[in-house]
Amino acid sequence: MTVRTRIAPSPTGDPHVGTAYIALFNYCFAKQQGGEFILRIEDTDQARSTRESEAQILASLRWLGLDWDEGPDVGGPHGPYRQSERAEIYQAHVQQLLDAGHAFRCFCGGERLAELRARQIAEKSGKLGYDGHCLGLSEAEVQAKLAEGAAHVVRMRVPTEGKCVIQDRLRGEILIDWDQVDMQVLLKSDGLPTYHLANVVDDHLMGITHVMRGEEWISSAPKHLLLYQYFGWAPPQLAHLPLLRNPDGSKLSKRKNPTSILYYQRMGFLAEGLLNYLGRMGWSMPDESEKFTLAQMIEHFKIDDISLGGPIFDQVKLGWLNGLWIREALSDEEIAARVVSWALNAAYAAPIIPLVRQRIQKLSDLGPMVTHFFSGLFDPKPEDFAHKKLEPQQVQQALIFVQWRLDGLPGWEREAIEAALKAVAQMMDLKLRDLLQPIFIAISGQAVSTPLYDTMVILGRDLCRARLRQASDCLGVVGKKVEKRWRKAYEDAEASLTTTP
RNA sequence: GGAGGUGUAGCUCAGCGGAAGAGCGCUUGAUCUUCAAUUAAGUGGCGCGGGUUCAACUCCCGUCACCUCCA
Repeated sequence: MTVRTRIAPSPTGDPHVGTAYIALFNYCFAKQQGGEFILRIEDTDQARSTRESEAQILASLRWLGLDWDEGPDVGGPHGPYRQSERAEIYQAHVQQLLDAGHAFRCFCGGERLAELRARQIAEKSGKLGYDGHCLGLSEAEVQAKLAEGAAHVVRMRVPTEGKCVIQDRLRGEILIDWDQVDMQVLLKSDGLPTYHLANVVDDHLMGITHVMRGEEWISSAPKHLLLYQYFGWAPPQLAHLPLLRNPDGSKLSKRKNPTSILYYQRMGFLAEGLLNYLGRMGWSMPDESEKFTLAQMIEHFKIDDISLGGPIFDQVKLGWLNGLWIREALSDEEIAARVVSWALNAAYAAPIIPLVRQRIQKLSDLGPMVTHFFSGLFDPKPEDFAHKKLEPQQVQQALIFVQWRLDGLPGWEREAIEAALKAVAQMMDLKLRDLLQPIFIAISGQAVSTPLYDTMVILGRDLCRARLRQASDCLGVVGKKVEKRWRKAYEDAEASLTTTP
């Protein structure tokens, strides 16, 4: 049997290094076994999925050199490869489960479910989740409700006792009590599937033989296994990889560590270096060598050698490794070519020019004016943020409020950034120019620079976030109590914003 | 609250029943106009408490910490 693995990202934001990490291991395993690697887009969350995000994810994975044999852009015999285009397939499968009595229609409204949850929490029974209320409906009752056109979802039946045995390739047997497993919604009221249903159906129909995914999915594995059983399908082999971590050990998150592949591109990391580093997360070469190519990793990779401790995504070591690639793997000509494709090209420079043309007399004036477009992080000092009107604490608060507000933006467009900053000025009752002054310095590294909003768009979200964080960090540690107070003030101010437009 | 997972140097990873290893980081020396790079050396560890064993980082039990999911 041909090994087939997949990566199944949700197109709901910037391409994530965690996606690339999981993709890399799936890719290596498949290629080493002479198998195939498939890319599938999990866009069942219609509200948050965008085509831009999907395009960025595809481009980022390609940039890293992780190419797929089948996918939404290249097609393949098991398409379509976008879940939003497979709705009928899921509906047909759900019908199959309904007919067999493995699933049931549930008419419970949000109100009843909220009440149920409140009661369960109050009872502290340790058992949360759907209580099986609609399981008791007779066929006639169901038909009557359907005839009225009552909104409903389809849930899966779950055994009430016993244990589910999960065979994990890396962890051996994992036992989970069935009473820990919720009667998962399979089909939402809008007729679209949930992740769990779509994932199982697609993995089967696409012939996926090995599912390597993040360990956050361990607890939902029983549902998946049960679905395979209901459908009468052989489940794929499961392997749950450890999650990438922040330096503090928590799950990698953009608040604490840049997570976007676009950030690492903008910082000027080499695809080879980043990919190599991701390959060192939870795994190492038999001879412990640090630097290796994708081809070398495929050659030596052994799935069972993956270690299960959560690897910390360490910027310092990534930097060292990337430096090794620049120094040892590339000729001067090649480095020059990389620099050009990185940023010294018309595509990157074009949007910068309108920002500087009024401010230069000769081309050489450009250098100091645009350094922030060709730099990574600065080393800001508290005195850089000395403010005519504001106390250092206020400046720090402003920097943090801006980070919070920007993190709430769904996209990263000029108008949205501008509106966010204006909103913060209003929230803090500051003049826009007083608010913007420290933001300027944080983003551009200097007081005199290119227009802020356009600059932020060009630099990208994660780099801006990282620079703002550096700035607020350099002004001192914010205590837990102060942060809590600020958070409260922020939320109150934000709430009053929306009521007084 | 419940369930699951993980715990080897500051970090990433080896070792997995018989005298603790590598790379990064950090410190110091060499090289060098400076820095970087390079090079040499140093630094430092088996979460804890029981048990099994002649012998345990390695096996078993408990405990603690951290992480994830239910949310």
